[in-house]
Amino acid sequence: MAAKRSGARSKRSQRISELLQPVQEPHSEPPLSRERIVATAVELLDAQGVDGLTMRRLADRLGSGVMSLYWHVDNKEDVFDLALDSVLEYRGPPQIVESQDWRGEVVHMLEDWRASMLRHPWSASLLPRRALGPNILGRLELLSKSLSRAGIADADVNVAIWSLWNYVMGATITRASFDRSDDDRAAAQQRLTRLSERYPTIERTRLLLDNDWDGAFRKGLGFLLDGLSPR
Amino acid sequence: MAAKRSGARSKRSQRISELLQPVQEPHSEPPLSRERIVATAVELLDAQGVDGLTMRRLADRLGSGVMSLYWHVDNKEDVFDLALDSVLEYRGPPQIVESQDWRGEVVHMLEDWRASMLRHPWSASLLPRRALGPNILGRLELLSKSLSRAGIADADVNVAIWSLWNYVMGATITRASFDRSDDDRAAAQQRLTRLSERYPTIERTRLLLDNDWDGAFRKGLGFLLDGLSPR
DNA sequence: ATGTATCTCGTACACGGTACGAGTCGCCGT
DNA sequence: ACGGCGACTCGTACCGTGTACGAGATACAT
Repeated sequence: MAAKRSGARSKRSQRISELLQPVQEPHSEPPLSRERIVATAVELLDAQGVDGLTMRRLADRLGSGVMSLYWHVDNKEDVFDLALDSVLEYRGPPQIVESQDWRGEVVHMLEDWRASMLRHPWSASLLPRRALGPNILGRLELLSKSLSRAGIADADVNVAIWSLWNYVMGATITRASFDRSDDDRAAAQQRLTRLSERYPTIERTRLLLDNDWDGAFRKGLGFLLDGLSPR
Repeated sequence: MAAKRSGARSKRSQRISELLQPVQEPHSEPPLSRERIVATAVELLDAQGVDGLTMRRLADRLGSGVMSLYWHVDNKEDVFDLALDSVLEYRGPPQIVESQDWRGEVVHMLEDWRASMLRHPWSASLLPRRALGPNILGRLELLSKSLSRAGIADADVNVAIWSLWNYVMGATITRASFDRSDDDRAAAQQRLTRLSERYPTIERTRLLLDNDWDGAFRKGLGFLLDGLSPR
């Protein structure tokens, strides 16, 4: 009944054998490990998208049997969680940004967050459905500190975090899925022009955004921060 | 090579037979139709979530064979598109809101939008990945008019729409997925309290949001609109 | 009577996640 | 020296999925 490695993840004991003899066979793959699995999963996701990740493909790419994966990870969901968090590290703002400049801090972190997710377009739409990993929690914590330092009332800080989260997630999820569906750009183009007769605004908006998503994100974020700033 | 009903959807010709003889058998299901399929798909999605919708279950519930569905619908993706759009109708603001009150108009539409998606929690996370249906386009169109009437500069209207879209989508997707993962509330609770030692802000935020998501949404939206309003 | 269009559906296939249990290997206590 | 045990690998099998294919059924036009 109990799964082999359910809750407590017993990392294998550092593989002493490998430390002694450098390489067993010339072309043998390095042994499986949670880290290697996650890294390869990210590769696969980047290359093929969410649906491209299957346990079989993952095992192939790792040069192992499918079921071997299940000793290191609980199931496919687990792989998603780990891949997701591995992609969301944050190293903090550059030194250039001074600690007085709360707004610069916040903007830098959020733009970095968005950029990280856009580098791995599968990640954004996955994030809301999965458990919050340590890296996102760290970002939220940092956000909270900056906003408090900005002089925003304690009662409003939560709402502010929530608003910024919403904005970033919405923007990035939407942007990422636009990229993906542009595979069939011809069809999309045709569909849109057909629609723009009935919905005159859409075409205008699309054109503007198509050329400058980054600028639009930054500008909208600016408006939001304007609204959030203490008066 | 050409699919039976690829692009041009040839609606069947009103089933004359049924108009003549009211019911063929006492307990026979009404005939299949795109509308009935979509309505049943929505039922299924509401009851079982995204993964609960399978073509076989859908056919069962409709009392038909699986492959019969494929005459009315291109594929499963098509079903998602149709179900999604069918859930996003908007009837416009109530008469109480006067046409001068652009802000009231916008708030009403956006809150209605969010409410519609939360009534069907599968819908929010699906929306960004799917083609924009007529009902969402209609909402965006309306948004655009209200904002122009508000006196927002033309160049900024696009960014404003984009920002509001982002906010609503982010808020709703996140909220909807919280609901879903609360099935295992015990586990979530434990996980969060364990985390809140390292990330003190999180617990506070969660508590606030847990009790008053609607209020937080409204308040954050207020901040955003403050930032967007012409100065 | 003979098509022809509309609609239904049984069968079959390729592919997905993963349960089960038999293997291999190296270390440790005796 | 040996027996056992824990760490790890993996082949096979099962069931559930979307949907291609093509054989029917029905109604209507000619």
